[in-house]
Amino acid sequence: MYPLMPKLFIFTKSSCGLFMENFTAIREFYEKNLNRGLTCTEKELIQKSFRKEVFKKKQLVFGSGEVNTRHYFIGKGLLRMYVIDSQGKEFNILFARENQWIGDLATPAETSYYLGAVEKSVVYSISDENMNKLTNNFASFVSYLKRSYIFQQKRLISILAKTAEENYEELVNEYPELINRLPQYHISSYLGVTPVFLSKILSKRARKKD
Amino acid sequence: MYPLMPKLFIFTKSSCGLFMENFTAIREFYEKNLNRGLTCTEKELIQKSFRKEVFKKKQLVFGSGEVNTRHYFIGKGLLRMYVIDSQGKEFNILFARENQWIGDLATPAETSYYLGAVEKSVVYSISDENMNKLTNNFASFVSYLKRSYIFQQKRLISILAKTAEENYEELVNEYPELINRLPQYHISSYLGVTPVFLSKILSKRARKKD
DNA sequence: CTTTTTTCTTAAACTAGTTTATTTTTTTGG
DNA sequence: CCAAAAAAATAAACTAGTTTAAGAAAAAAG
Repeated sequence: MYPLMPKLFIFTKSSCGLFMENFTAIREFYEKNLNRGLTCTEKELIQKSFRKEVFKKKQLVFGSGEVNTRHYFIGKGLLRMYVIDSQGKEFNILFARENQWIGDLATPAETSYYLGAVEKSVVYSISDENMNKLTNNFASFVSYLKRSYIFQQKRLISILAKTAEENYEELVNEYPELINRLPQYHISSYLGVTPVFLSKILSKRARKKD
Repeated sequence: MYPLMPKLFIFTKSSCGLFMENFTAIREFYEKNLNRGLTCTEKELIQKSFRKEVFKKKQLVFGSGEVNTRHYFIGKGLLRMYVIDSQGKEFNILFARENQWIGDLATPAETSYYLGAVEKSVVYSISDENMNKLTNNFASFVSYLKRSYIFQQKRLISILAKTAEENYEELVNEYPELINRLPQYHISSYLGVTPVFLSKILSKRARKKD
């Protein structure tokens, strides 16, 4: 006797009259967030959009430089999102485990993150395009939130991975006019250092420019 | 001759046949994000929901402990969101200026943030309830994004304001099982310190427990 | 169950950033 | 324009965290 389907997939008859892969966890995530049951159309969309994938321990899901990375809903296991700085040092930005999402919200832009499995993991992945279809109605505020999140994450990475001096240079380059609008002690607090140390950085900087 | 309206407000006749305060910047924000013009209903909703407020330099908009803080769209000026640690030290979490939003996305829960004006600022504020009405269709993914954002922000605050030792204790208390599932070098990278220093922290911790 | 590889610990010399205190410069309000 | 207050600079002694390197312990693989 031949198996009709690969063992990996468990098929159940849905109330919508279609056979579907066992995406229970994902359906529950959406139902919980929407605070209502899903329509047949929505269930179908989930079925069509998600792809089940298995990653073994230490396996890379995606790496810096890739475009169009996917979003991952974790069925089982533990993943980490991290960056690697110029000296090859890794900094973990986020861990995610069962029933949590992970991925680069900035996709489909070129990602600067690495996503890797800490343990052997079973995930359900979806393209950003399909993710948007599933949340099509929510476009306006979502895009604002995404930008806020991405901004905050970049800031966290800077604090983790860079010296105060580097972070100051970055701030000057990206937001030159903010420097003049903010008293120095607000900037130092933003950089996570004391006003005294920022002053040191600045006098060093001034000396360099001669 | 008496002025009919306080100088502060500029009223214009809208295409919807109602007089409204000059919320141009906000309308433009929504139109840009929605990528379409606003309906009369939406314009009316904006008119009803937003409140114009002026804060002078260094004035506090809201403080830690308040519930039901509002969201602020900045017409003119510069605000900062910050926390104050147990030693009274301030840490800036976010700056926002013209045409940007700022506020505690965790509202209406009790906030742990302070929001203050760096410069004299003109803002348009909206309650979280009305904010949700305006983005009612976007509820599902929004709530996920909000949680992600709040999580990330807490993490940033911890890194800025606390020592690695304190951050480790926090991690143990909040996510005890993660500690066993993660190799120590991933934890150290998450905390922003070297594996060597985490090991030091742990041996000190072990000695203490005797 | 033994070998190999990975992870953790310890030590010692070093650097980034802090603390406290004093002085100088800049900004603000009358 | 002047006095007072706020912000920035400087110095010096200190602490949190890094680096490099070597050995010990634990985990994975045959």
